[in-house]
Amino acid sequence: MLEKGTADSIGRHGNAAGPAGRKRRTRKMNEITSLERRPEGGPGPIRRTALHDTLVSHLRDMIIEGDLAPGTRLHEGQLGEQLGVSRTPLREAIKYLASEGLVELVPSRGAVVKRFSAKDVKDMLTVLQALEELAGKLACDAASDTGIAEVRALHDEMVHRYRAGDRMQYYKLNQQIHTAIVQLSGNAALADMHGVLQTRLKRIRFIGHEGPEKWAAAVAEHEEMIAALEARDKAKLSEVLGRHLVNAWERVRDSV
Amino acid sequence: MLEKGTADSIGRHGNAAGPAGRKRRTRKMNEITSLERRPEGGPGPIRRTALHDTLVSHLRDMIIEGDLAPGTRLHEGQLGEQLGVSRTPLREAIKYLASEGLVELVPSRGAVVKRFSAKDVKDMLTVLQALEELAGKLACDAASDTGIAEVRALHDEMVHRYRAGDRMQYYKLNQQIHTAIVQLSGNAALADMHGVLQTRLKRIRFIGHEGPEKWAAAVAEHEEMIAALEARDKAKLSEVLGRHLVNAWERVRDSV
DNA sequence: ACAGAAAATGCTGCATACAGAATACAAAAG
DNA sequence: CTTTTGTATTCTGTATGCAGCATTTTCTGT
Repeated sequence: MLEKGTADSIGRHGNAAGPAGRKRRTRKMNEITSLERRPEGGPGPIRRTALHDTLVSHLRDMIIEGDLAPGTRLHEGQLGEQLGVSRTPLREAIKYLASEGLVELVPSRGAVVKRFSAKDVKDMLTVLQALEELAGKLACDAASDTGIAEVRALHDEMVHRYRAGDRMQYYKLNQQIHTAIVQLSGNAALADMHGVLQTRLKRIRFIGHEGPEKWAAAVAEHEEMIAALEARDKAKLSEVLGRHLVNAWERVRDSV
Repeated sequence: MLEKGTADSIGRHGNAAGPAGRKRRTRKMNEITSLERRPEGGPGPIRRTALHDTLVSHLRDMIIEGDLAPGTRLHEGQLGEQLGVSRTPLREAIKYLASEGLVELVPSRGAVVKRFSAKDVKDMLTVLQALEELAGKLACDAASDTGIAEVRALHDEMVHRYRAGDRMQYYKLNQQIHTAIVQLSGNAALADMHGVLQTRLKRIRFIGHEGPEKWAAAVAEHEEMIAALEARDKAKLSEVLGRHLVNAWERVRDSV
């Protein structure tokens, strides 16, 4: 990007002509203020993330973290300027998020951040419960020992954060563990559906800060979970995951 | 706009002069060949469907019905011309479908229709099974009598089509019934997830034409389903729905 | 002073223009 | 004849321009 703008301005557009000339683009071009095109973290060919992906996850984060509150209208011009991109890719990202269920498209008046009622949340948790119960059963059969060990590692780390009282890291590891267990099932469709719901719920969980007792209970449930997984005890794991989510509702119900 | 193109061509691009000049736009503008902006069928204010929605469902259909085979690259220019829309809304629709999982975005080279392996299909059916079992349980509690009656009506109609040997209508009613039962559960998130999977599987089912015996078996299962629903027998309905999908795999496994 | 109409404003929706990446093609070297 | 490298073409990615719809503001008549 860097010099592109310059190169651009040099030899182009006999057009010109623009009476008074078109105001020279003060544009920040691909400045992508806070948007990094991160250089791939995992295996595979080093390929820069496309702007689309970057925008999508950035907007997602803004919604989850409350920068864009439910009901907020996504103003294309303003938001685009703020992020340093033009309306076109921004609109594409918004459409993507709409399909994901995070925003709602209103004809002739753009997109608004979707607002979830308490019932919506409860319903999502109900489905999430069914999915995780299934994942638990499948994972006990399909998971590799190393896969299980990795989840155990995440769990230990999480407990560590819990003892340290680091809510944010705890929260993130918590999500990672659930996601990891679903991954262990080896069922891509299941992982997809789980991911969508997990994302929609992230905002809620992000807010809901349960008290010490409830928090402790959640950690205890996680202990059971890991134990059941290591024992490859289908019934037990499924049961604990289910119970965990029933309790999750208790923990967040006041937040919504 | 009409003449804008002309105005455009006049004073621009010393550039080039493109020898032979750019071929004059034969564009059909908003002709929207086969794409109707239909004037709303149901209740509520008469509001024309946005082009976005139209494009999305049109593309979906093209994929489901095989006009766009798995692995096919979605050529923006060509496809846009074919449909009579410019690339911008088309790209937005494609992004939407990508989020829905019907197409895959490949950086710098556009979108291709996603190809599902046999395992993918089996995995999807596994999840679908879990979701429908849940839906069955919920529906027995939540459904209204009229709601159940409507499903019964669909079912009777379907049996009618079955006897007439009308596969296409049978297929459509079949899908509608499953969707309707999920709706009866009153759980929007569940309906969402179910819808996504149902859509992804539509292409497969569209192809899979089982023989007479299997077809008969499927109808028999539907009979059981409706009976269980009318009796509001949670366990039974859930069980039948689950069995129905296990068998569904048998019916389509050779098609994938 | 107030209701309603008309004009003005702002924003979305769609189209088009431009630049860079990927691929296909062709010529040259081995 | 095969491989390689340079070049042309094609297509995607992004920006910009234009028109219509929504909404708000300002007039005008009672």
